[in-house]
Amino acid sequence: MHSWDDFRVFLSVAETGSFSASARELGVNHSTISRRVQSLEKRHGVKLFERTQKGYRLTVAGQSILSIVGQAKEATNHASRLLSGHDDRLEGEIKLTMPHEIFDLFLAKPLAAFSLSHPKIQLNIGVKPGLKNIANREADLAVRITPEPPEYLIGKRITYMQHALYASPQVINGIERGESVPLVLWPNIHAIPSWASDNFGNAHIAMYVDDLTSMHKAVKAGVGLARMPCFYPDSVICPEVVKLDIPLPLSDWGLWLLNHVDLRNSARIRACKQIITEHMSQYLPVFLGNA
Amino acid sequence: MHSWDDFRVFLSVAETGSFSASARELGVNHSTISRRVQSLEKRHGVKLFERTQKGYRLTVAGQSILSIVGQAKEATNHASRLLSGHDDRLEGEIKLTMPHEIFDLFLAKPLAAFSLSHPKIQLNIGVKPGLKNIANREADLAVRITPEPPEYLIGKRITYMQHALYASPQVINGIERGESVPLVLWPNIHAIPSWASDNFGNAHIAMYVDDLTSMHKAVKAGVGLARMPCFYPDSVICPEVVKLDIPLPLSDWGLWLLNHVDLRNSARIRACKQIITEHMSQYLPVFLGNA
DNA sequence: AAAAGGGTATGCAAAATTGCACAGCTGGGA
DNA sequence: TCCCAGCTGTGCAATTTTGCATACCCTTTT
Repeated sequence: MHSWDDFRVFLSVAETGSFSASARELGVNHSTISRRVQSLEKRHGVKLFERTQKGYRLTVAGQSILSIVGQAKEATNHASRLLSGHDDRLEGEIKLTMPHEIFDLFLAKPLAAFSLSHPKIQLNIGVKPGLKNIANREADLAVRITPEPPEYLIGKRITYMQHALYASPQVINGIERGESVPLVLWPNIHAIPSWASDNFGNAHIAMYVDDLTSMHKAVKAGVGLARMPCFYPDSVICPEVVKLDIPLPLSDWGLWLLNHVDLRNSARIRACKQIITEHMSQYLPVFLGNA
Repeated sequence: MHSWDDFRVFLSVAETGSFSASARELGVNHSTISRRVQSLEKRHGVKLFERTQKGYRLTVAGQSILSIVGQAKEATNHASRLLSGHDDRLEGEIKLTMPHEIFDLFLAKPLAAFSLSHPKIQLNIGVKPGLKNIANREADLAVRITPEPPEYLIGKRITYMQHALYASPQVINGIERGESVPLVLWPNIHAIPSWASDNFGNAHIAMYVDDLTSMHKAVKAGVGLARMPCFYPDSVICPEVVKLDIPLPLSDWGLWLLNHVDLRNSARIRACKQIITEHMSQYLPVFLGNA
């Protein structure tokens, strides 16, 4: 009776590249994976993986079914989402993902209260970068900072986001003395951005940072000037990070609350969405830079 | 770890209409089915089936995933066939289906010999009417009497088939005396066929039969005249069934040996195909009416 | 009206699957 | 070179799943 699940194991091994990693992904012991693959191979009289120096590699037979089994995974994921979308109990797990700044500043408290008032709901919050795949149900609900969400997700823009320029008093002094402006940027921006060249005669890139909190810390430490969404520096009281009085155009990026279409009717997810919407709406001025 | 297989159980119940029938289809006890469905329902917080007077009926949630899970079934079936197609062992099961006349007259002996010489191959022969679904692997190999096989099957036409008219001596006497010709036909033929109206002035339908052996028995019993493929009456020595000396055009129906494309490289199936081809080729004159 | 034949749910024992512990292997780094 | 970390395969014990037996329900038939 394991015929479909054996394919699931196969796919997991193929995707992760090792029995052990697959075992972690599926939440079972690695010996189970080993035996399931053996059984699948034995039943069909075919080797699926070849052992190489680094993990496993697919044989021809394995390759021939990889995409097919991927379709099966799509289908079962879809079915699973559809079923969960009909769940009208305030029970079960909710997987949330959001930038950790949003959680720390705005949602930690209300979500704690939500958790207390719904003891049968288990919140599972992921704030690590690597985007959760909502289609795979790695997350049920996502708060994201993005210009436009992917079209298979539904949800709403909680607010647009105002950006501003921030620097430490020392850096501002330097700028006023006409020194070249040291910039703190997000990675992979290789040219001087227009918000810098339009407002300053001279600027150079001092540092790249890939995290908002760390960018704030860098500015606070005096590394240089950065363009940040207002909500973070304006919420974290900190005399070393000063907002410059240079208005920037409103960004088309926004704060979105997203979930998969299939899950829209799930009671627990609607409840959680409402809490998030409710509490975030208090902070609209912060996001629009009017705090 | 039962997530994919639970969907398999769901689909089987939905298709068969009852837990018990599903249990028979999947080869497990019905209590297993009951518990699997319960677990799927509980895990997603949704009822999938509603009890009615006759078996189960799908709920809205159940309907919403039915076709999706069907896609998963397609995919896993496909994968399973592809894997079996790579099997180069002369071991395992071969599911054969063919009209019982073909088995009884021509293939019982050679297949028995094949079975003896390959003790690790288990032959599973289905001669019951209801067509086996090769896509679902209800059959690996099929001998069929058909004008043109479905395009997802590969195989070859072993031979065309000559038909002729047969009747008992008494019926022939009656015809010669100018009596109306009693016809024995396949079901759902409501008009007098041209092979009758072209050759006889007067004919009427005496009986419908849906099986070749039974049609032969009916002719033997003197019910009337029938058009049959020559191979059967010409192989079964029987003085009460006489072939009329009226030539009919060669039918475009033929005897086909078919299998699914995905299985074309399976060693055991190739071996079995060869035996069948080899032995059937001895009987070409019988099929062409020249015995 | 009762019995028979079809279905499902559940306690309990049997069987199958799983996890654990250990052994053996390989590659990378001190 | 040796050690360490991480991986896989396997015997054995523990857990989970299954089958069996039974109870029960409903419909149809006698």
